[in-house]
Order: sequence, then C-alpha cells, then structure tokens
Amino acid sequence: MDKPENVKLILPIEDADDMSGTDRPHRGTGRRFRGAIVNKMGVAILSGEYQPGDRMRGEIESAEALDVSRSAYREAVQILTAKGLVESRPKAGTRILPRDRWNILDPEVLAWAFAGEPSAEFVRDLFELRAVVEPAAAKLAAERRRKEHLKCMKDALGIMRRDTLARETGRAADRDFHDAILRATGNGAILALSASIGAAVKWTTQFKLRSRALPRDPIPDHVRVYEAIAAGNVEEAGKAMRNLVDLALEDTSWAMGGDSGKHAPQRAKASN
Amino acid sequence: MDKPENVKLILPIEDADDMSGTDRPHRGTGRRFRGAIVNKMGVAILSGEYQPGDRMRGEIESAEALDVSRSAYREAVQILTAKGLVESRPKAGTRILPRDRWNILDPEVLAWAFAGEPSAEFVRDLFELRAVVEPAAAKLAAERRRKEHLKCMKDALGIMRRDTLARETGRAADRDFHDAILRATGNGAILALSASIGAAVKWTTQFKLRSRALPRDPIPDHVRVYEAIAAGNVEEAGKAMRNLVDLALEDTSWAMGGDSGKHAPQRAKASN
DNA sequence: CTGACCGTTTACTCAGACATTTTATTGTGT
DNA sequence: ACACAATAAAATGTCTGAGTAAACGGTCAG
Repeated sequence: MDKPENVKLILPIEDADDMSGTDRPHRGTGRRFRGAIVNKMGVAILSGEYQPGDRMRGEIESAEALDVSRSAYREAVQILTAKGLVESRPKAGTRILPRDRWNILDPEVLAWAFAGEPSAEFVRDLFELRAVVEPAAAKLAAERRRKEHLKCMKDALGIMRRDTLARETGRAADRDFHDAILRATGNGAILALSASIGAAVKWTTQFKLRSRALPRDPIPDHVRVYEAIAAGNVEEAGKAMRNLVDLALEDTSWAMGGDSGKHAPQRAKASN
Repeated sequence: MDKPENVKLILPIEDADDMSGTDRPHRGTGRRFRGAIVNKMGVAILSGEYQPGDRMRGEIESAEALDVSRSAYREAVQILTAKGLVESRPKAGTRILPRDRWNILDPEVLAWAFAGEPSAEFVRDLFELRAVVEPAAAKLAAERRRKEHLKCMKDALGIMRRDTLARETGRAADRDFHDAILRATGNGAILALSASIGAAVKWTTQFKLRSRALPRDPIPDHVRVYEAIAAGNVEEAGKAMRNLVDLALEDTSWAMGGDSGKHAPQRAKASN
C-alpha cells in the first residue's frame, strides 16, 4: 500500500536560506531533490504565498535560491505545469495561473492545499462535492458491491468502533470505509474522486475533534449505510449516506465559525 | 523488443516544416519537444500500447529512440509521473502504474484517453459521473446563478440553435452550455470536473451523429434546464437536467452497441 | 533454508553551453 | 503623428557529458 504522500522536506539539514558561507562537501547529487522542491513550491502556491499572475524569478536565480541545479528546478516546474499551477513561456517567464486552471482534484495538489490552513470556502466546496457524489455512490454501491467490498467496509467499521476517531488509525479506517464505497461502484471515474472525498472526510473529523470534547458517535450513521449497501437496498443506501453527509456538514460548518458560506442557505435543506 | 527505428515523434502541431527531409547536424534544439513527447507517451499508455506493470527502456535508450536529449525525455517522464501514469525508481526503472493510480480526471489524461477509441466501459463510467454531478450542479446553479452565467447559457443556446450539433461550433456551444452551469455553481471543486463532463458531452454528440441520420433535437431539453435555472427553480432544474442526461445516456448506450447502459456482467475483457 | 553482503544497473543530479521563442524597443515610411 | 517592420534583449528550451546514490539480484556464510 502506498499512502498519498509523506511530505517531509528531504532537503538537507540546512534550509534553503543560505547559512553563512558553510559549504558542504559535494552536497547531494543523486538524492531526489525534485520531490522536495515540488512540495515546497506547491505549498507556497496553494497557500497564497505566490498569487495568480505573479511572475517567478528566472530559472537560474530560483535554482540558486533553492540550492539545486537548474535541471532539478526545471523538472520541478514541469510537474507544477502538469498540474496546471504555472505556465512558462520563453520570454514571459513562469507565471502562476489563475485558480480555475489548477487541477485541485489532483491528490498532490489537494495535499498541498491542506498542508497549510485551507480556506473555509475551499473546505465548503469540497464538502459540497462530497454531498453530491457520496449519496449517488452509495446507491451504485448497493447495486454492485461484492463480498470483498463488504469485507473492507466491515473491517473499517470494526476498527472505527475499536479506536474511535480520536486515534489516527480510527480516522484512517473512516477514510477506508468511504473509499471502499467508491471502489464498490465499479466506476473508475468516480473512484478517482477518492482523494477529494477523503480530504473532506478527514477534515470533518478534524473539525469535530476541535470543536467538541465529546463528538457525536459516527458509528450508527455508518452502520446504516453499510447495512443498506449489504442488503442491496439502493434507495435506503442513498438516504442513509445523505443523512450521514448532512450531519457531517452540520458539524463542520458549525465548527468552522457559524455561517461560513457566501452562499447562505445551506442549513435550509437539512430537513430530515 | 526492438522498437521501430523511425519513430519520428509527432512534432508540436504548429510546425512540421523540415525535420522530415534533411537531417541537419544541428537538429532542432529549443523547439519544445517536451510536449510532443508527453503526448506521444500519454496516448501510448492510455491506448494500452504500454500496459500497467510494463517496464520502459532506460532513459538513454528511450531518448535516443525518440531522437531527443535525455533532459527533454526526462522532463516528459516527470510530467507523466505528475499525472500518476508512471513511476520511476533508481534501479527498478520506469514502470507503468496500475490504472487506479492514474489521474483520469486530469484534462490532459482525458484527452489522451479520447485520442484513440476509448473503451465502452470508460465512456460508461464518465457518463455515470455526469449523471451524478450534472443534476446536482443544475440545482446549485439555480440557487446561485448570476446574470453573466445566464448570458453565457443563453448565448450558447443561440449558437446551438443556429449551427446544430452537425457543426463543430454547435458542439462547442453545447459544451459551453454545460460548462456555464458548472461555473454557476460557484464551486471550484465541481468546476474542476468540467473537463470530464465536457468529454462525456462531446461523446454524446459523437455517438448521436454516428447512429442516427436525424438525431433527437436537443434544444428543448436544454431550454427546460435553462429556464428552470433562470427562474431559480431548484427542484425543476435538477429534474430537467436529470431528464437531459437520461436521454443522452439512452442514445449513447444504444449507439454504443447493446445494453451497456446497465452494469451487467459485461466483463468481456481478458485478464480483468 | 535464512540472512547478510556486494556488484551492477538505473535513475538522479550537476555543470556549462547554445538555440529558439517571445516581448519590448527602435526605426522607418506614409 | 501613427502604423508597421526590423532589431535587440531576456527568458525558457535543449544538448552534451560526467559523476553520484539507490535498489535489485545473486552469492556466500551461518
């Protein structure tokens, strides 16, 4: 198994900021800098340090500032280009693209967005996507689930019950549960949203943990979804999942500081 | 094992001037090969020419086969890595990743998938995603649409009426219409699905054109969606859009040969 | 049969140079 | 004075060549 990304800066002990004249002995050739640079720049862009339209400094200058060769820096920029974050042209330089060109559903981009404090607006957007996709996914899963999917969900539920959302293992099981549902749809396109949904799920629990000492027990809601899917009850699966997401949204928007949306009436549809 | 020697890579679309006749000693440097290589390899992977698990040949060999320098080849591979198509490690070489790690919602990846004949299964998946997202998006749009969104939709409808789906301009207007709805949701995460939805829309019309000499007139369905959104009628917008997508799915699955609309045991593929 | 060792293969990085593209400026003609 | 073409400069794109670190696969000892 591979986890999304353990983003620790592999950059050597000295940071990019130049230490006074300490030159290491032939530091790092062949050490996989590229990933570190990409992470650094990705987080810088997603956090708003560089803003859309800004022009970055030239390749030579940037590479020197990061203390890497121009090739390594260029490969990093190519990756950012591939994710729609920047664009480079021969004389115009490398510019940050407007937000609507970013591939924010890319797992790595998503991780960069959540490396800092994501904006309330962004979290709300992800939640809305979740509210759109997950109930429909549950309905599809109820039609097409196989034994192995049910086993995954059941195992995840067991771990959630045992460890609760207070432990990381429990939170991971929560994500696994939702991921299993997406897999059970048998739809690759929907499964590709796993990272996005997972991020929203993760932040649900984050906000829950922050806001209340004793959060609502999530197990019953999850069990209802599981049982409906196991029974092949399509409509009930959709309803149960919708209820689950609505409750999560309620908790989260409440914890994020009351009425966070620029689009006001979110609470109105919560009529169960 | 031997790859054809004259794999003249497809030069950037803008210029295919020389390069085919006289082989100069100073063959084109500084000509933006990277994008061409990425496209070539991306299409090769998405079309199944390289299959998941396959190991590509080494950098030097591949670069020579493509007749570019190692740097250009490497930058291309980095882009494929960024999109989750391949993974390279020092001694293991560069391998194609399993399908479920591909970022198939990435606009470029999607384009590569449709560069060849996409599999019926893939088109079905995209359609299901569309059926999930678009009705919900229409409901959100009915709540939050602004004048400029309505204008976009109206303009697109006008062009569709004038040019029909027989002309490319008309088909582009169709995509613009659906895109405007996604923009009207005011949700960046949902808007990021624009490329995926657009691809599904595009193939709807493709299949329509192939199958019937006189396809169903799409205008009335679109008008119903537009009017519901303009009127702010949330439920009606959702219903109208669901109806539109259902009809499109009907046409498409019929044109794609048989009952591929239902997720039946159509595992016709060998080896999963 | 298990575990540690070691060489080979491969990607990763560095460095310096040149070509190309694009923008900004200048010059010219009407 | 304005439009348009030629030119200069700045940045990315590419090439070459070399050395380094990491992971795989076999080998050998326990």
